[in-house]
Amino acid sequence: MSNRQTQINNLITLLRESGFRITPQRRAVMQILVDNKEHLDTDEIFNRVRKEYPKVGLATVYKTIAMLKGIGEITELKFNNQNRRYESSGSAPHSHLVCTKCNGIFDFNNDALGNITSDIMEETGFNISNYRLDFFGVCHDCQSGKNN
Amino acid sequence: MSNRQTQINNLITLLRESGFRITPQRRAVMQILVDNKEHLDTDEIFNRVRKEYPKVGLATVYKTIAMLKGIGEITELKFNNQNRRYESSGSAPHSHLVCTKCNGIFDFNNDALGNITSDIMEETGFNISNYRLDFFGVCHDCQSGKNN
DNA sequence: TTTTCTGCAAATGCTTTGCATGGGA
DNA sequence: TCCCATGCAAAGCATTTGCAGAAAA
Repeated sequence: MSNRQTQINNLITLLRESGFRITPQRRAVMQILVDNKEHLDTDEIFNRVRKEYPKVGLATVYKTIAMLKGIGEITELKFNNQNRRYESSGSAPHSHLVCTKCNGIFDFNNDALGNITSDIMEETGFNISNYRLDFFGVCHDCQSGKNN
Repeated sequence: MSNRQTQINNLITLLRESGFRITPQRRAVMQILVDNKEHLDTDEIFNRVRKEYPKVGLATVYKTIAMLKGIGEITELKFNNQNRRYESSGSAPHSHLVCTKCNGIFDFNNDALGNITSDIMEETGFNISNYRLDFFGVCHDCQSGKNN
């Protein structure tokens, strides 16, 4: 079974266990979030679900996103002047490279913060459970003028 | 002259040079942002300005914030389900410790990301100009139940 | 005097809510 | 069958905009 299928099945099991019902709309939203690593925003998710279910309501998409966020299966990202974006929480710890010209968002896998985190916990008494690290700058394509 | 006064005067000079006029409302907003290291949100800024100028309009506060953001003098912060907060950009590079119980935000000075940043630039071709690092967890007081 | 800024109110845009109908289990 | 979920429309809320009068320069 493909990894993609496994992820969806795990999600469905989790939803059932949490007392949520499995509907085609919810399946579609989950499928889209698992398949796409592009940090989609609500509108993009809505439009993709609508291709499959033209009658779906925007509110349903919002409610599904809220549910997935509530059980911790997706993470919400908000960058300046952009709509909220979502990524599935399952992926490895990573930071984001945000291009201030084209608004592109690129993942960068790194584990360099492990030591820093424990240092800060010791120093401050703060009990850190996760972090978010975003770098802002200009991506390679925008530097070379490809996106103009 | 106090550092506080110096900061304000520098800001005023910068505003004049940029072709902006100096009004009492703008002075008040700048004063509040310079004096407070607490990451105030728009409503808190508005209420504090109103103590001094009861007739000030919310739109004026928004416009002043937009202007200061535009010239890079303040940085906008947005955390989950909270309104936008602002801090003056002049302060040293630091990360934020965000308490998920009391919503408190604490600054933590660190420069540990310098090397990581240049590594990423080399590796990805991304030209990084700044970053944002937030840690989420439970602060000391909330762990010990002080805030319950 | 000229031009920008202010303050009010209206508009905007994303998100949430209420509720009657539909559909999982 | 029993509830929960859906989809529509209305409401909510932070933020932005338009504009006439006020105030910097």
